[in-house]
Formats: sequence, C-alpha cells, structure tokens
Amino acid sequence: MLPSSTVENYLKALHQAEASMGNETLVPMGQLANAVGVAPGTATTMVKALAESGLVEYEPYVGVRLSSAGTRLATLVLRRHRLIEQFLVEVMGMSWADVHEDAEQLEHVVSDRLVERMDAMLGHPAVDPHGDPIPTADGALADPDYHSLLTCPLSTPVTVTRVTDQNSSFLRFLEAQELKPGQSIEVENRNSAADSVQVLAGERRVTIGTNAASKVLIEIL
Amino acid sequence: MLPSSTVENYLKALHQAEASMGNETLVPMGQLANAVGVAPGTATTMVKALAESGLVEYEPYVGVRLSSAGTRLATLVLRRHRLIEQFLVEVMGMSWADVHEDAEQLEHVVSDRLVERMDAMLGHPAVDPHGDPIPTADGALADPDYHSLLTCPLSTPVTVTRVTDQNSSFLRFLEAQELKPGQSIEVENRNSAADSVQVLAGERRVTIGTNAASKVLIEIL
DNA sequence: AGCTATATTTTGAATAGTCAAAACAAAACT
DNA sequence: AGTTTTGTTTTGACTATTCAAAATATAGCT
Ligand SMILES: [Mn+2]
Ligand SMILES: [Mn+2]
Ligand SMILES: [Mn+2]
Ligand SMILES: [Mn+2]
Repeated sequence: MLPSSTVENYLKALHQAEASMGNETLVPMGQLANAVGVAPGTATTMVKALAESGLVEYEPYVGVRLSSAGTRLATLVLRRHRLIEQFLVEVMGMSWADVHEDAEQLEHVVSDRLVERMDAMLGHPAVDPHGDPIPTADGALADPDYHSLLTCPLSTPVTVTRVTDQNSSFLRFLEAQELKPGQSIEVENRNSAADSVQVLAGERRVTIGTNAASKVLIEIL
Repeated sequence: MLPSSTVENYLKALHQAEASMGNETLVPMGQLANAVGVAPGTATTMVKALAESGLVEYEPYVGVRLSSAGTRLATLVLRRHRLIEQFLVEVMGMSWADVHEDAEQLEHVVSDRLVERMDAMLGHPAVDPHGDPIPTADGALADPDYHSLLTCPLSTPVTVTRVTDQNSSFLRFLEAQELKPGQSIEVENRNSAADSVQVLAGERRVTIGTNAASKVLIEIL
C-alpha cells in the first residue's frame, strides 16, 4: 500500500516535531494533532493505525515516535517538498514567501521521474529557498545546528542561512528587511527587557522580537 | 465547496465522452463508469450527487450530460491537464508518451498561480503535445474537426496534427514511425479487407490497423 | 492523600468514495 | 406476447478520515 496524502502529512509533521524537540523524547499526541490540524481523538486513531503499519512506535498517554520505516518515508516527502519549493522559485520565478502552500499539495503527487528531473535541472541543490536542507534520494538528511539571531555573537558579520517558519507575511517581511538567506548582517544588540533584537541589515537597522529572531538562523563568517 | 479530485475526474470523463459521441446524446452510465474505472453502481451514486450539485443533468436509465456549470469546471480541469503536459514536455524534457499519467495527478493540485505561470512561460500554447487544444483561462475551447488517416485523401501530403489516444506504447510507436504531430506524411492506400492503412512517413512505409489510423488526425496542407 | 487541571483515549456518529451481488427496467429477439 | 440479453439501479457492506463530547488517565498542587 502506498501511503495516502493524509498519512504522508502525519509522518512529515511527526518528523518536524521530532527535529524541533530534543530527540529521544516522544512527541505528545496534542502536539501532533495540532501540527496536522485535527482534533486530538483523530490523531490518536490515526497513530494507532500507523503503529499497526509499523510506521511509528506509540506509547499510550505518552507519545509517538517515527519508526525507521516511518522516518524513511517522512524524509522522502520532505525531499519532494523542498525540491519542489526550490523548483518553484528557481525555475518558475515564484516568491519564496508563496511556494510553501503549493509544495504542500504537490509533494503528494509528483512522480519519482519528475522529482529526479527537477533535482537534475536544479543541479542537485543542497538547500531549499528557506535554507532547509534537501534530503538525498536515498534518504540522507544533513542537519547542521546553526546559531540564530538570538545566540550569535554581537557586532560580528554573519550570514543568514535558514528561516524556520513558512508564514508568508513573515517571509515577506524578512525579504523587505534584507534578511533573506545569503545576506550578510550583524546583530548590534539585544534587549531582553524589551524582548527584542536589533540587527544591521544592509544599510538598515531593524528591530524584531526575540521570537522572530529565534527563527532566523545564521552562520558566522 | 471546491470539487474533489474524484469529482473532477468524473466531470472530465464526461466531457471527453460527450465530445467523442455525437453531442445531444446523453452519455450512458456504463460508458461513464468504464471511463472513470469504477463499478456501474458507483457511477450511478456519484452521478446522482453531481445532479444534486447542479453539475450534471441525469435521466435514470438513459444517461448523463454536463450542465453548463459542469462544462465550465470540466474545461478548467482540461486546461490544467493539457498545460501541464505541454510544460512537462517543453520545460522538463519529458517524453510525450509519458506525460499523461503525471498530468492526471497534477491537474488536481496545481494552483491557479502556478498554472498561469506555466501558461506564460510556454507562450500561451494553443495545443498540448498530443495536439489537443488547450482551453483558455475563461473556458473557451476550440474544437476543429480534423480528418484522420482513415478519411483523408490518398497520395496527398498531409500533416499529423493530433493523436486521440494517450496509450504510452502507442505514442512511442508513432514516434518511432515518424508519425508525431507536426510531421508530414502521405496516406498511400487503404485495404478494407485487411483492415489496414498504408502511409508514407519520412522515408518509411508503415502499415497500421484502421482502429489505430482513426486515432491519428491530420490537416491537409 | 485528596483534589484539580490538563492531556489523552473512547465512543458514537458523520461524510466521501467504493464494491459485489440482487433486483429491476429496457431493448432485442423469437 | 413471451423470453432472453443487456444495462442500470438498489441494497448492504466496507475503508479512510474526521469531529464532538464523554470517559479516563496523568500530573500538579494543596
Ligand atoms: Mn502536504
Ligand atoms: Mn522550505
Ligand atoms: Mn485526474
Ligand atoms: Mn494530451
């Protein structure tokens, strides 16, 4: 049985949840339900079915974790998603702020043939437009741990490399402020009382909240 | 309610069935069920639901016909399908023999944004790789009636313009025999006893059955 | 230990889509 | 007119996915 779109979405959500939490921890049902956008009971039902199929390991009242088979599948969905996003930006000329929604649907229907053709056409890219790493066809996924605007040293030139939020208006905001991946900036100072971070991007001086700042990952030059 | 993939497939099948039969005739349930690939009873159930939604007109024991709303929707699905095929061939470099299957899935998930971008990138093509006309964004669909290899004059140069069968191996066969849309050929003679048609394509002399011949449409130069 | 707040699971019900087989209608053929 | 064939509809049942609300478990707090 090839997995339905629904199953693929659950597996992908689980994969992302595992990545965002410290690993070893099981993902609690509530969080999964929330990520997938269904009622808690629905997630329970689905997870039990996934456990039957051997795609997850489930401990009632505790949480879920992807099995190795589940991880493999989730990674392939992620590969399709990110290659599609890169394709939509590089080939179709769409905005990095818009491609997520399209990819969310297309990831479930593109054939292997088509995915590999996009990959070749793009020159086997390592990351998508948001700086998220693209798994290889055999399921290998790099996961470097970057600094963020919250943790990097002050007054030091750094490069934006990854944005961990797909929200359209957030992405458009970053673009307007010259904070897209690839751009060089400096964090000037942080004000924990004001819950804000001040960065120098291009000519501009921008102040953003710490929550937003934590979503902008950087590399030190 | 936006139509599900299933509904879109029924509408498209109905549209093609209406086109292939002489119009004015209702499409019998059996034919629809067959085209969609479901049991007859399933088609009956679905058609009753479509009639409820005003997408078709249904006469029990006689047949179905698309309403104007149904026709509009079917035409838009057809537009997406054919633009996608053209895109896959022209931009992605896929074979005209393979693109139908991919398009069959993609047609249900591509956003309007993406479709219009493909259309622009292709220069607003009038036909797809099989010579099928591409409806415009407002739903207008050209439907010229071509001759076929069965009905065209003998020993007269004609151009292949359209192939009304998506079967992969048939398309590959035509390609190998230099009978793709755009190629100039001549029908040398027909043998109704042998149920065959002999054509001169490029340097080659090819003999094909009349059923196959009826699927290759041509224009007289 | 007892109570409360929170998270999770169960239960009962709904929708969309499907099939197999029985029942039935229309057409075709004696 | 009576019978067979063919095509269509109905019936009963099943899978996948979902929700709301009730029941229950766990964790947190006196
Ligand atoms: Mn998705
Ligand atoms: Mn991305
Ligand atoms: Mn389709
Ligand atoms: Mn086509």
